[in-house]
Amino acid sequence: MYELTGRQKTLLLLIIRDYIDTAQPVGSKRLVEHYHLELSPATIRHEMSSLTEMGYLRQPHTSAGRVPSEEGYRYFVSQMMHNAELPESVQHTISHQFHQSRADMDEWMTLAASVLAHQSQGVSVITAPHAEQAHYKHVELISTQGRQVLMVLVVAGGEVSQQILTLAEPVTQERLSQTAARLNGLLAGLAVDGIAALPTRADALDQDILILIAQDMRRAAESNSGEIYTDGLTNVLSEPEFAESDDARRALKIFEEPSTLQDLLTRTTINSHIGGLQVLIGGEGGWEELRQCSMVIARYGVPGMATGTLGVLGPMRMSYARTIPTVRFVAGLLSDLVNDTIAGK
Amino acid sequence: MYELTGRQKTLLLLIIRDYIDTAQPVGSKRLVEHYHLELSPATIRHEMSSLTEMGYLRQPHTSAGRVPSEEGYRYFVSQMMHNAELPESVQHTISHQFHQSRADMDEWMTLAASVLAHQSQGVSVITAPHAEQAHYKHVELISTQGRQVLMVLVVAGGEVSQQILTLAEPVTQERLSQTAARLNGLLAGLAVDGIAALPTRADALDQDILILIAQDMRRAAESNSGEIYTDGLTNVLSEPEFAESDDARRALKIFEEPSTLQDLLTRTTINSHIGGLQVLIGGEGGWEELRQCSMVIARYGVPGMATGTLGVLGPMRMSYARTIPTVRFVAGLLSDLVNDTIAGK
DNA sequence: GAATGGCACTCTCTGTGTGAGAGTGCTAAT
DNA sequence: ATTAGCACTCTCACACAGAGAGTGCCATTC
Repeated sequence: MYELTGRQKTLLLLIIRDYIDTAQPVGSKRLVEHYHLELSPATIRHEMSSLTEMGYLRQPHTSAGRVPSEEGYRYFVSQMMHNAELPESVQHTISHQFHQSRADMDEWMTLAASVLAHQSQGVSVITAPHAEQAHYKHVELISTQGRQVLMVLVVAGGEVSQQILTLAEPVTQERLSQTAARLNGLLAGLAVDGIAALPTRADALDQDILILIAQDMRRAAESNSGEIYTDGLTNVLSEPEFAESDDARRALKIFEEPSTLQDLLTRTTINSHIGGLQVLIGGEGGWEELRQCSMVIARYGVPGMATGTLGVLGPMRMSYARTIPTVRFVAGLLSDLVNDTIAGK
Repeated sequence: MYELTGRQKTLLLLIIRDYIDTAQPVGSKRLVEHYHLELSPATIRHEMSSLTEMGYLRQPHTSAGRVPSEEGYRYFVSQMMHNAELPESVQHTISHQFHQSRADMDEWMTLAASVLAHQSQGVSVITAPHAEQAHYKHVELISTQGRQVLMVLVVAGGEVSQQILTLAEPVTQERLSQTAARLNGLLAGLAVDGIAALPTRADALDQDILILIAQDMRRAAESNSGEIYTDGLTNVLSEPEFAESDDARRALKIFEEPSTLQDLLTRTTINSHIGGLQVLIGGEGGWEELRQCSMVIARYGVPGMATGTLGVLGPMRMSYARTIPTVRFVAGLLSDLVNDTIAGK
């Protein structure tokens, strides 16, 4: 990273801000007139030339204005990251929405995705909080009709999974309840491995359900995080840089494929800590399809208990000044919610 | 609807098929050469002129080929609707996928959306099956931590809703179980109105939960169908007619807004019966944003018990020959699954 | 030495004009 | 009823010129 003089710094920030606003390459004349600089265009040109040489700016062609390079955005972002806070009024609006909503993880996730997408005008993505090591909490077996049984499995951290089973023969609700009660006593607090290690149960039904529980917990653990919520998919389509090419389509394709998206999120956040914000510019991390895009990603939740990932995808030209504080704020909000849910404060 | 001669009919179908394939206006010469007609271009022109006058074809401009009009598509579709069946091999592949998946409504919906989107190369949408008149089935109260309680509510038809409650003061799991047991006895089989009409319970906890249950059931009934699943949102972006304008974006926007989509689906399917297929061409039904699009919609489920809607959105130029049989087949498949779930076969 | 004014140069964008190509509608002949 | 012929229309692709914006460099000024 090169050293920048104070003036170069100001200039670089101005250029990037202007470009983010207008999506037009910015030239020396425009810069002077628009921002009332006490300098002549020639001087600006000189500085811009230096900035280009250092790699912070690019020229689409010989005689256009300058456009920020990836490096330029990176510099810009590193300036924004620290102090940026969402305006209090916005914070309140968002908090209010959460407190008005139903106290339900699914509802929260949907809401958070919506808020992120709206605030940032980008595509939001959130994975539901997910316990690294799932511990058994509770099972319920509810007879629905004939041999069909609804199994509701709760693991520590509030994750709930449902499944409809078809038994070999009809079983009364009473017998189901007894089985559930026995298993709840037996399995309380155990992890998957602990459940698998248990000796075979005498009662056939108990044993069958036991196996299903273990399967379900293993499956949940393998899908390395919870369900995915997204919103604002169409936002990115209105950006001018995607109007022509089908880059946008390819980028959105990634967001349509849950497994790919999972992969993207886990791979990039594997080492990041809660509250730490990551900004991937220009598809850093080897995602060819996202070369024109940037992502702002954060982890949220309670370390060691239940964590998830949230992020916003936008064009490289996105408004970092709005997106970064929003992501940070929503991550904090969700962390609090997860914490409350776990701790039962 | 005008009477068409046999030749006009053949010609119209050929033109529409060709246009669906190529997205290019089709002219008389191309038609003759490509389909080895034993007629001269001039004759074809004559017939095309008639078809245009009758309103089945349009000319983008004076000297382009012909393009099907909405009326033309309608005619075409009315020809396809009856006999069209999905190839056996495809039917098997799809059935196989369903039988391999987990027996879980959520899983089925996701899978169905995926299958529809892939087969039709359009945007698929499915609403989860939803009971017209919800009847209480079962409630479970599970203490998670401190004052936080997870409430799982099951209504007839297999719909399940979860909710996290925060009580005024901590309550033991035992007391929760007793409350749940009492309510299960009291409310079994009741509809929302019946629950609301009950006298106030002596036990404060019982009463609180009772009110929450009624609220939840009412809310579920009001949102006039279940959760929405979609897939293939990006498919429509690759269609040439949407490459330039932002019509595609506006159409997709509708699909991003669950409430709008709900509205669209319920309004158009309100009078249709199970198995009945509806094809809306050119945004019939007053949806300005979908003027360039068509939808193939069907209801599925068990009438009077639990029904849902599924459909595919595509450009007006979509391959009806593939989409219509697919929608019909998947609707049948889902109806069977819903039926099995309810009947506990 | 930093800042500036002047100037030649480069590149895109826009409008215009032209010719090729495709398709049509009409009319007269078969 | 069908067809061949023909004039007409409209789009599309391409080339070309001029305007406009921006640059880089150099000589000059403070």
